[in-house]
Amino acid sequence: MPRRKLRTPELKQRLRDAAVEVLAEQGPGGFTTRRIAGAAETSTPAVYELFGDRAGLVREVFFEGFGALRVRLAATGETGDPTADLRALGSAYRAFINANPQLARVMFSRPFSDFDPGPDELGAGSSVRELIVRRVERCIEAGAIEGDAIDVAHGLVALIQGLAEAEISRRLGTSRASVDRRWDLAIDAM
Amino acid sequence: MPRRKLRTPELKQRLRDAAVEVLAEQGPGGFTTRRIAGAAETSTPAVYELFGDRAGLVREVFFEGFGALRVRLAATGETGDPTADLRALGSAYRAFINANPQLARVMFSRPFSDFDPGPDELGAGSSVRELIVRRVERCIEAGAIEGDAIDVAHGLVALIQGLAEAEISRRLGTSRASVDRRWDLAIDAM
DNA sequence: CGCGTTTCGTGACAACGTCACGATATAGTT
DNA sequence: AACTATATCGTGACGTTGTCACGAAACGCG
Repeated sequence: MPRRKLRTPELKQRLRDAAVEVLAEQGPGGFTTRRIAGAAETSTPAVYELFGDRAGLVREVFFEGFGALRVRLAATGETGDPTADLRALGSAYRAFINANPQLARVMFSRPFSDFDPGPDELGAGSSVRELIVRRVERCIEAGAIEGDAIDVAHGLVALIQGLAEAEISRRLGTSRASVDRRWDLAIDAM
Repeated sequence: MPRRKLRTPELKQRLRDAAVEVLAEQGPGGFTTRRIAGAAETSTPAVYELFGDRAGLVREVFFEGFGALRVRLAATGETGDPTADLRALGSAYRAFINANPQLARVMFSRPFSDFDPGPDELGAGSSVRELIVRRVERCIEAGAIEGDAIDVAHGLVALIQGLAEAEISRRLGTSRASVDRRWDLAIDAM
């Protein structure tokens, strides 16, 4: 007897997509429930039924981002040269952050004061790091690196993260050449 | 003939201090013009006369933060051991970020969608980096490090930045011991 | 005591997150 | 075919934010 339900998982996905799109185009400032609901051709209460509150929507974008990053990193296959593979991972990481700067901000900074990733959300990041740990392990086995793989991966991720953040903020240099050089130098040093 | 002016540089400083305090205590979410004006015992229009808009106030906090950081770093004097001095700089940097996490977020992330540090604001960061560059140069002269001092400093700052960001987000590990170990390992590797 | 000028803060406006509640659509019943 | 019952929808409201126009207030001088 009721009317047909419109707030389905499909609408939820449409809202997710709209949220990612609005974020990429307008930045965190344009990330409003009204605008996103409008972009998905629905009303704001639908957002609240499907995601709880705005932070819930940000949370989904957060996970969406880590999913995409994991896919990109996994796409850099493994060759016979573990060191080159590890370096390729770093390049892919850098490329992802530069291609999706706003998304990266949601993942690694906290542009929204209401969404604060807690212990549950950290799992999203560690799934990505596991991928890196595996590549580091291969380098250790090949004798190219020494130390604990997890510790090394942490350091490497932190370095990449810091470099990427600096690059986005145009803090790493003005010319493309010097930015590239600093990336290479830092990664090599590590 | 007019009434006495209250919106003086003194009030401006009081607002700056109030802003820093409110930020530290309530985070970016509590950083509202009303609250800050109230904490400085004035009205919101005073904020707009003295700072233009909220972003202007954030901007001041941003500079305040870099000033404080520079003071802390300079406080670690130079001894006869350039390498130890450089390491001390890293420790001080880390300590500052941990002691003022919200302030650090304003300086290095972008928790406020309205304030986006442009070319002018980058000078604040480079004054801090110059201090680091000098220490790196001393290490190079002592033969402990090789390469271009500015490039090395950039890499070092990026690494420290990434580690600090990860530590604040509790991404670097759960126990104090492993966080410390990862800091030391990463810095040593560099 | 009043006047002119400068300065102040109250109150308004638009936009935001959020949700109560009346409007709407549908299947079954008569 | 009309009606009812009910699950579902979106309009409109509330409190809060950044921002600023404009009337109220304070002061030195006549």
